[in-house]
Amino acid sequence: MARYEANTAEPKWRAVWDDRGCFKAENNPAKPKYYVLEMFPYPSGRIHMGHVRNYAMGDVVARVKRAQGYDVLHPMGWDAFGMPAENAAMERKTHPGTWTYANIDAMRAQLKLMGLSLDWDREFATCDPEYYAQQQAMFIDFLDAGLLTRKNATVNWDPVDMTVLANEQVIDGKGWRSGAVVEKRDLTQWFFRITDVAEQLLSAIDTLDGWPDKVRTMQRNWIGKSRGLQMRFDIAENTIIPDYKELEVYTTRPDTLFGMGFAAISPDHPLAISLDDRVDGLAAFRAECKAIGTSEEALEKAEKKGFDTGLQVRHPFTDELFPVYIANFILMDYGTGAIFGCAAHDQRDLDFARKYGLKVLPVVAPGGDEAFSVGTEAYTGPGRIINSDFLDGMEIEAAKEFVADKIAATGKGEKKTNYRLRDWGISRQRYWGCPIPVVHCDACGVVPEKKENLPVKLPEDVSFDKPGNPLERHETWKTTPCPSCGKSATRETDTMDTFVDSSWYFARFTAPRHATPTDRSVVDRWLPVDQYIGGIEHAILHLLYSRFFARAMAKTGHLSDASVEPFKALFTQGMVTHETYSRMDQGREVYFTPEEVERIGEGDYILKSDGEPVKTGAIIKMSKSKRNTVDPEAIIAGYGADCARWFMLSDSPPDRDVEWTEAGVEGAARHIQRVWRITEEALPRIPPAGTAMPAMDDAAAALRKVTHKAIKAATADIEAFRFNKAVARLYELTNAAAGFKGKGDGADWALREALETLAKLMAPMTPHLAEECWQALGHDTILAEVSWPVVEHALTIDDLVTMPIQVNGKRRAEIRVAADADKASVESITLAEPEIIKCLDGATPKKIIVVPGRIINVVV
RNA sequence: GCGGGCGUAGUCCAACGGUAGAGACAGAGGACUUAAAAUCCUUCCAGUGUGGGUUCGAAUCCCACCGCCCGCACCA
Repeated sequence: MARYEANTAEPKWRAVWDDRGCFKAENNPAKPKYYVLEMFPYPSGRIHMGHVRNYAMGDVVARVKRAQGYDVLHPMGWDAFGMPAENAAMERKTHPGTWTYANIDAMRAQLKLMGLSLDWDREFATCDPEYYAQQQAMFIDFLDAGLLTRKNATVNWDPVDMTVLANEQVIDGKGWRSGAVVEKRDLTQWFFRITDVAEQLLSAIDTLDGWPDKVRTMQRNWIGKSRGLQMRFDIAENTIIPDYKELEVYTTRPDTLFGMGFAAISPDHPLAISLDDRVDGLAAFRAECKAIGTSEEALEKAEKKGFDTGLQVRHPFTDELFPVYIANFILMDYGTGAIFGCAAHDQRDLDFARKYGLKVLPVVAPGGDEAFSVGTEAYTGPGRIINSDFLDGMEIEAAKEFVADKIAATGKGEKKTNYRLRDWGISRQRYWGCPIPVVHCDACGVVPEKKENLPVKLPEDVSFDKPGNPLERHETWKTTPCPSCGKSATRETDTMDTFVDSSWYFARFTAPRHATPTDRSVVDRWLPVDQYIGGIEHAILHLLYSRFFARAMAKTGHLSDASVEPFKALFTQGMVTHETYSRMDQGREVYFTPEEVERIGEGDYILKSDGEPVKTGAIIKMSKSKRNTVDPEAIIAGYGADCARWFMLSDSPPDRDVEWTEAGVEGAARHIQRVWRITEEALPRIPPAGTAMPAMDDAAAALRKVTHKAIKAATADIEAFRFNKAVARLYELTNAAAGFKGKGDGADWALREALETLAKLMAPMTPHLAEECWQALGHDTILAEVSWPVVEHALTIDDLVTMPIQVNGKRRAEIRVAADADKASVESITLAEPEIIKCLDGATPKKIIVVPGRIINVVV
């Protein structure tokens, strides 16, 4: 009996699939289309277990859909621009492109080992000039369509690396690479006008019923819509300074206007800036706010601090005067950067008012109780208005409307909807990104490059020996004729945020070599992506940007309006975790890789090199720093790709974290051998492939039932992304086939059916093994081209069922009855049951509940 | 602070409001073997985080609390 040798079988079948072009999207209108996509990887150089899990899941979906008769598009590419390539270039004195393409080659080879059913013909990298040329063309279209704007923005500036940093790259106020204290700088940047479609992006979330609620909620919160009143307070005459007669604030609680205790403005508010020279100590206070502004710890401590400007504002209804503070908790980039403070009904305002001895007047009370007062906790619950003149007794919502209308009538304000979402700044002072295709001309201003001159290619002759953007010091590249007047002008040296690259790649896959960004004759058929799979970490930015991009592409004619939601269904998979091994060494935690340690007993490990014990630690996401990673290539070499795929899909539900364990992999490997062994052992007895079904005895019929129940259940589980349960069904079918004792009529036929079904059902998960079994079973077809098994529904329904009988909810007996027995006959059988007669002890049941096929409950 | 998720056997996990166990891992015993590995057979173990409520019936629904995890976070 030969073992199943993954190392020889796997390459063999991959070559067969390749030769036959099994996984090329046909673009065949006679078949329904199905577009399944996994988030494309960044070419870091090696695939990790997270990739294996992600792509194993996508491949299951792709293979099942293909077997079900869909025309499947399942492509792969590379999210290839970004900072790591530049960092590598600096460290290794090479070109970012050299490093990136070498990584792509390495990772492609690794991915191919997995046996994924990908259409490799469509592969591209976002750093291919062919790709970014189309992105530049779209940039120009977006510019023409008013989807882009250029404006000043405050950015995080690393003075050592001389570049803008994303917020995530600022750690405790310092640059993540240089460690330099990050400065705020005002730069002119390009922005996608995503806020213009904030409302559309928000309201369409309701239509995304194939998305996880969690992600939908996160996107709603990120867009952060709020309705309120934008209003202007008069500044008291004696405190007026030039240019500021009014203070404009934004509030979502106009109903609390009579509870006002003060006004406050952001340290970055223009009024605050203009007061710098007029008020002693103000400039120092503003500087202090700025200094703590970036540190996360400081934000968490969140001590309210304020500075009295000496200005006062007049209440629009009572004429009472209130002080204007500069307060460190007011953000300049939300609303107007100014508020009126109502201490009793906002915790921050209350903290502030208590600290500076400002007025605290409750104006909303539960039930309208006039005696209601507020201590150290602001009241934000429901109630009626008190202490508020003409609003007294009103409900909150009515009072909001009333005040807003009244203020609007005086011309001192208007209702306004605000969003937390900001325009998407895409300018990066980096080399390894898509050049922004515009030219700065002294005479003509900012001019887009002519489309026939695209792509604006990145120059090859650059060096990274100096900090900053090499494009900026590349004079021959920078200097170019103005597309408008032809005079010498300067190229924009900023490149685009890499999130731009990943915001439309899914569309490009439908026609990856087309001369325009999309080919409408095919993109309209393939989009939206039917199933998108990736990590939850992209729940907000990538997915929101892609939704924006699809709308922008529709507006500029690159997509149909039907594709503005590019991802019909989304699945976010959990992480791959592993135990950690460490030891304290000179007061420092030193971590060891799983290969460096050896298990010597229940949960006990020693370091192989010195035989001394190590501490086993938390089970956490695989990471380089904790050294708890397992290399997929090594696993594939040792156990085979099918084993890695199978294990990644078993046990844990796909959206939860899965722990990689040696024991688990070995269990998976055992199962693969077992499937092979029972298939091979059955070969001498089973009839040839395609033999007509003979008569069945009971044992054979029972096996057929197991087989068809497995088809039904596994198919449903896979379609619902319950891969762990689908795996359990296949174990069940395997156990039934392995333990099959039937020898009589139809037994051999039923066994063949079970084994063929097992191969077909396992094919999406362990495709190589399945092909090997299929071939051994005497088929000359390729399983990847064979259709999905069909359920005989009659076989999934049992004639007789076991029903438990409860008396007052406690299980007392069980009976076997026909599955379709009517309630009356079930009741009479129940009452005739000796155990039940004993339980009832002569009492008459009040009620008998019969749930057909399920349970009987006798209530006394 | 706000929002969301999860607590079931030693472990990972199943269970349309209806017999708590599908499946796997680990453990124990046995068969085969000179022995081991592999394989096969058998088998142990929980009443569902805690406390209430709804119901004929709750792991499941509701409320409160505890624990763990993940987002967002001074958004007026």
